[in-house]
Order: sequence, then structure tokens, then C-alpha cells
Amino acid sequence: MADTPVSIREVAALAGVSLGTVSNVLNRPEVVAEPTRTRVQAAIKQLGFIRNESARQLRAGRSRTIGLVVLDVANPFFTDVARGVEDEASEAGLAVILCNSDDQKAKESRYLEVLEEHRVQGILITPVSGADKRLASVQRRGTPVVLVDSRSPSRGQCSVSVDDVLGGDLAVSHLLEGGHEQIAFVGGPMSVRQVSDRRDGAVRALERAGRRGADLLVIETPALNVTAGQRAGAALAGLPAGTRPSAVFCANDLLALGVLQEMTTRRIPVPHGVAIVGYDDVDFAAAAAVPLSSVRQPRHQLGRAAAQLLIEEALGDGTHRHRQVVFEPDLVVRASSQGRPRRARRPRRPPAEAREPAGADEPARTSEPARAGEPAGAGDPPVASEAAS
Amino acid sequence: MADTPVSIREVAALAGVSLGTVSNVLNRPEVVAEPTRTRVQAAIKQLGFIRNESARQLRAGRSRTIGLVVLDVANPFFTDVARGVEDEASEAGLAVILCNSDDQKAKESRYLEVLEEHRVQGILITPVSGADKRLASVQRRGTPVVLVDSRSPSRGQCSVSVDDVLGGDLAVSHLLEGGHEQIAFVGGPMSVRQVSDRRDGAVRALERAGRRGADLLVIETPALNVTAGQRAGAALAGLPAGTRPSAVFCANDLLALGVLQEMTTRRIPVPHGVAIVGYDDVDFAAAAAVPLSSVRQPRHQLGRAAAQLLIEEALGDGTHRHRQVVFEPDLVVRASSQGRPRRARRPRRPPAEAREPAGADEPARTSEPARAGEPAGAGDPPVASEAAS
DNA sequence: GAAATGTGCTATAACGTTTCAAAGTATGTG
DNA sequence: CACATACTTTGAAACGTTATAGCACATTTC
Repeated sequence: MADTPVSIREVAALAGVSLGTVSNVLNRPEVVAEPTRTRVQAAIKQLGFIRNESARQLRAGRSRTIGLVVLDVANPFFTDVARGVEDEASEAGLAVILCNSDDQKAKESRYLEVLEEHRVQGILITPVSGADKRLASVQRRGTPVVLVDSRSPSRGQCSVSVDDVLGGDLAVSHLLEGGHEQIAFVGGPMSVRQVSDRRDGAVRALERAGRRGADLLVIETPALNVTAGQRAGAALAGLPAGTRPSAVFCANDLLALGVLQEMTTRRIPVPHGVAIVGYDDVDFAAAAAVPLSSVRQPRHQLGRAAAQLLIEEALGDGTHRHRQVVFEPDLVVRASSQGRPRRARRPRRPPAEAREPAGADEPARTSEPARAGEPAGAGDPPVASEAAS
Repeated sequence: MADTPVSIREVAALAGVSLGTVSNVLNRPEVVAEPTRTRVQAAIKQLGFIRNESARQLRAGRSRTIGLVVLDVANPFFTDVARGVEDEASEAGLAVILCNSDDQKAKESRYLEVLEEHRVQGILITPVSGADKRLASVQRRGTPVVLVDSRSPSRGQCSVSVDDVLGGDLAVSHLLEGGHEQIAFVGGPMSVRQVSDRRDGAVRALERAGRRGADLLVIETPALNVTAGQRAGAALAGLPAGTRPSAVFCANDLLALGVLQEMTTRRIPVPHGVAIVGYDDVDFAAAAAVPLSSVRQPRHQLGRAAAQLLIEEALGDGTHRHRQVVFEPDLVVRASSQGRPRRARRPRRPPAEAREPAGADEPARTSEPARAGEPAGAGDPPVASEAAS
């Protein structure tokens, strides 16, 4: 109702100064004399003046904003990344426009257009399908782009990602250390890079332990959800007792929860009948019927690092070089993979069929202490990085 | 590198027309003659011209954007709401700026400022603490505000919310129908409106069934997480067998999962030893060790409705009246509350101590079919609404 | 053949800021 | 007293777009 879009002009009139002075009060208060400054500030308050960001941006040529395009806002992976991005951006005085491509090329393309029209400082994106021409043209027109959770093939841009091969290696090495000999990998479709990388890591761990990679029993699933996990669990349970693996590494936690649920249903105790390791360390991993061991990705740091790279490229002094930053995941060990398999050499626990209390006790060994663990702030994260173009 | 911010002016020069014509091609292509239009479009393409949104907005006075301020982007409740908002907004050609107040007044206030500076069409917000002066001043300056998941006390604005009292009522009515006599409520702190409303609903259901509200055993928790649920579960389990409730209604699913985990640990079978109903129907509710009955909120619709109200207010013909829209939650019945209590009149199942397979079978009765179930689109949702100022 | 009616385009004035050279006004120096 | 040296403040010119009034020309109408 009281729609009075008050501008800097009216403030100037009320305070009895020129436009330029009001602008100075707003942007460089130290250059204007004390009495004038207070007078202007009073006028601003009295009129309820609010800067017009569009006008500022128009003048400046660029907005004070960065764009973040993710595949799915509802996915905790991306919400954590988004928070990391936001933290870093707000320290630099930038706002974040969060866009949801929903894994659709068309939506992604539309959002890229919107972001370019807004003259964002740069774009952080997990592309729907690899780096493509659309992104290249955005870059060519002068908007920096950083790839998130997807390695840059062309080296024409920065990227941040997590070493999924290492993640698979960590999980399976842990199971091997626990005395497991027959290990299964559950995950799919293999066309998803993350899935095949994790499997490759599992194979690598086996081979390093002097085993043949082909020993890994691979159960490929059509999707990465609980139902697919249950089916895979049923398939595993159906194997003759002698050949059934004593441990399962799942490509994500939903699958792992499905497997766990199926084992519980069939009265196969976890971890002593079957040990399970998941991937992602979702919130509920720790709250599962048997707390779930899982590989954790430094999601928040991933977001921070991506934003850092982007800001360096956009606001830096032109000395920026594109970098590929690769983070290392952590293994979080919980009850679902503790202890030795039932047929192991040194059974330290009574061979009772009953599952024992899935106590609230915390992981016996976490790889956390081995890392700095983000102590009080933004210190450079432990990463492997390589420079390029 | 090739940083050539190409403007409408250069397009005009290349096409040999005036600025105005290029603008017309962009905004009202039908008014410009065919040959000219194609010539201009070719020039646009050749130069890789991208509209400058800031300049458009400056001219238009308002941006084509709405703001959404939530308490926590990582909370699935808000991500679903956000998707609903986004769907509705993009149909109206508006972009959404998603802001995360992190439950902090200061961040909230900062974001409101940013949104006002951007001259958004309107703001959707779940305020950190009720409706306040800050919001009122935003409205006074001409930016419409709609409250999300929080009823407007003043009626000076629109609001959308879900009837938490009804939710509590549904849950406890279901348990009463199942033959449960002693029912506990687990939740807290009571200062959170949602929590106390749900408890009030539980009391209402009891009283309607001819029982005294005071019969409800209330266990107040310090937080709404799994750990608090485990503690509450332990407290319940510690009660003498005669007085221990046969059913628990939890104020959210995290608590319910905690209680469930504690019961499992103590070998108290769910649902026959203790039935459990949660609230929110989070993704993992269906995937819990015993699939969890839960009260589901129409989150996506909540977002859509909020955006609808805002758009009506911002873009409408001035006939807008503020409305308070209240949605009704659904009860989703799963295994955790199926069947009758162990000491019930007609035990239909063997009184075996062992928990039976938490089969993958779906809920025997869901309240879903009773509702339209969102068939193919945006039809007006089933709501109770009341008009005001 | 003049007047009326279109059609297609152009020139120009905003929109609200920031920036920057230049103009004022004190204050101190020779 | 003239003059340099700060320190403040001003005025005008952008930034890229859209809206509007009006111009030039072609077509129809009397």
C-alpha cells in the first residue's frame, strides 16, 4: 500500500546534500565529514531507504552473486556442499543463487541462461553429463565455471571432486583387515562414474592384498536405493552357505540399509554373519538398526574449496591457474563391520546366533583422528591437487 | 579472456537497426517485420548476446524473483517445500532465491535486507521466532510476505501451515483403534509450537475416546534427535511391566527411530511389545529395521500453496485478501504400529517373543487413498482456509 | 489529389546507482 | 596577502534496458 520506492535522490534532498555524498556515505563513509554523515544516515533511516541492487549491479557490470547448479537439492550430499559454498561466499560478501537441474539437460541449460543474464561472478556446477559445449560457451563469454564432484577432462576449468577409487579401497581394505576373505560389491548402474570408481577401488584393495580382482563378487543393481539393496541382500542370502561372502561393500548407504534390512529379516546377524560397509555416511547411517560403517566424503569442504577456486578466478589478480582438486574420503567404522567373521581364525565372541546389543558405543577406530578434522576454521584442507592450463 | 560484454547496442549496429528494434525483437517479436526480425536474431546469435537482467530490473522497478527464507536447507522438510515453491514460481516465470537463516535472527535479518535490495516480488519465510517487527517493516515498504509453516497471528499477511494438532490426533486415534490403552508421548522441548500442538492433538484424541487427557504419559525430551529418542526409549523400558505403555507417539521420526533402536536393543518386540508412531515420514521411515508408521505432511503442496498466495498478492489485480491456509496431514501406517498389543483382547498372532520378519509388505491401511493423492498436477489442494484483512 | 489510416522503425528519456574530475572551503606557510 | 595543501562536496556522465512519442512511408478512402 505505502508503496514509495524511495531512492538515493530523496535521501539527498532531505539531508540537503548531493547524490554523490549519499553514495559516499553508503560506500565509503570515511571520506565524508562526521556531521554530514550523521545527517545523511538519519535521512536514510527516516525514509526507510533500501539500496537498489539492480542499479548497483548495472553500474558495476557484474552482480555480487555466484550461481550453484546441483542435480538435486533434496540430496544431502548437495545440501552440505551448498552450505560450504555459502559459508565461503558470504565471507567474500557474495550471495549464492541455488539452482536445481533435477538431472535434466533442459533445466540445466535454462538455469545457465538465467545465471548469465544475472551476470553472476561465476558458476559452480555438477553437470548433468560431463563437461560440455554449453559450459564452454559460458566460459568463453567470460563467466568462470568450476566443476563440482566431477573431474574436468579438458583442464580448461577448475574442478573439485572426491577420490571414489580411494573410498572403495578404504572400505575393502578395512574388511580385509577384519579377516574377511569373500567380499561382495553391491552397486549400480556401472555407467555412473562414482559407482564404477568405487568398485575399481575395491578391486585395487584386493589386488594389493595379493588377491585377484576377479575374486570380488559384483552384484550390479539397477538403482541406488533401499529396494535395490533388499533385492541384492536376498540374492546374497540365497547363495549356498559355503560360498556366501562374509562381507559386503555397498556403493551407497541406501543400498547398505536395504542389505542390512534383508539380513535382519532373514536372521543373518550383522556383522558376524555378514559385515556391511556403506558409502556417504548419511545421517541415518549411525541410527540404523546396526549402526552402519560408511565412507564419508568431506562434503562441506568440497563446497568451500569449489567456492574458493571460483572466487580466486573471478576476483583474483589475473594470475589464476586452473586446478583440479581431489579430496580424500574418510572411513567411519561402526558396529556393522566390527569384529571378525564367524568362521575367522580367532573368534573372540561367543558364536551365539543372537545379535548382540548394538550399543551406543562409538566407533572403535575412525580414520578421523588421522586428519585435522577442521579445527576452528578455514585452514587449507588436506587435498591432493595438480595444476594445469 | 574474451571478455566482451556485448550489449543491445552492438547487436543493433551489426543488424543495422536501432536499439528500440532490438528490444522489440526480444520482447514483442510480433511487432517487428519478418526480415528485420531474422536479421536481428542472426546478429544476436553471432555476437552471443545475453540480456542484462540488472538493466531490465532497474527499468522495470522490480525483479522477476521471489525470496524463500528457510531455517535449514539440509532439512528434508524445507527442501521439499522449496521444490514446491520452485515449481509454482517457474510456472509464473519467476526465479527463486533460496536463503538459509540457520535459525539465527541475525542471518535472517541480513537475508531480508538482501532480498529487499534485490527488489524481489515477495518473500516466503519461516521466521526464526514468530512474526515480528522486522517482517512488518518489510511489508510496509511494499514487499509482500507469506509465512510458511507458521500461522499468522496478526492476519496482516498470508500464511500456510499444517495442522499439527490434527496430526497428533490422527496418530493417537490410530493407536487407540489398535486397542492400545496406555499411550506415551515423546517429544520436546515443548516451547516448539509444533511439538506442543502434536501433544495437544494426542490429548484431544484421548478425550474424544472418553479417556482423560492426563492419562497420556508425556516424556519431554531436550531435543528432537535420535539420541534423545534412545534416552526416552530407555526410560520407557525401565518402567515396571504393568505400567509400561503399549504404544508410543513420537513428535518426530528421529525420536521414533531412537526409541525403536532402544527397544530392539532390549529385545522388546515392535510393534507387539511396543507400537511406535513417528512424525514427518522421512525417507528412512519406510526403511527402518521395522518400517515406521508416521504422520506425513504435504510438504510439496505447502510450498506450492505458499508461492501461489504470494504470486497472487504480488502480481494480482489488487483484489487480494490475506488468507490463512491450513493443510491436513496424513497418517501412513506401517509395520511399527500394526496389530494389537500383546495383552489385547483378541490376540491374533502367536505370543512368540521373537520379532517376526519385518516383511517388505506395504501398509495394510494408509490414509492416502482417502485423499486425492496429487493426481497429475496442480489442482487445488484439499485445505481449510479462512479469509481475513 | 488531399486526407485518413496503417505499418515499421527511430530517437530519446527514463530507471537508481557509482565514479571521477573539478569546484569549494578551510588551514597553514612564506 | 598570495599561495600551496589538505579536506569536503558537487555535478555530470555513464551502465543496458524498456517505453513512448513521433517520423517516414505506403496504402486506402473520399
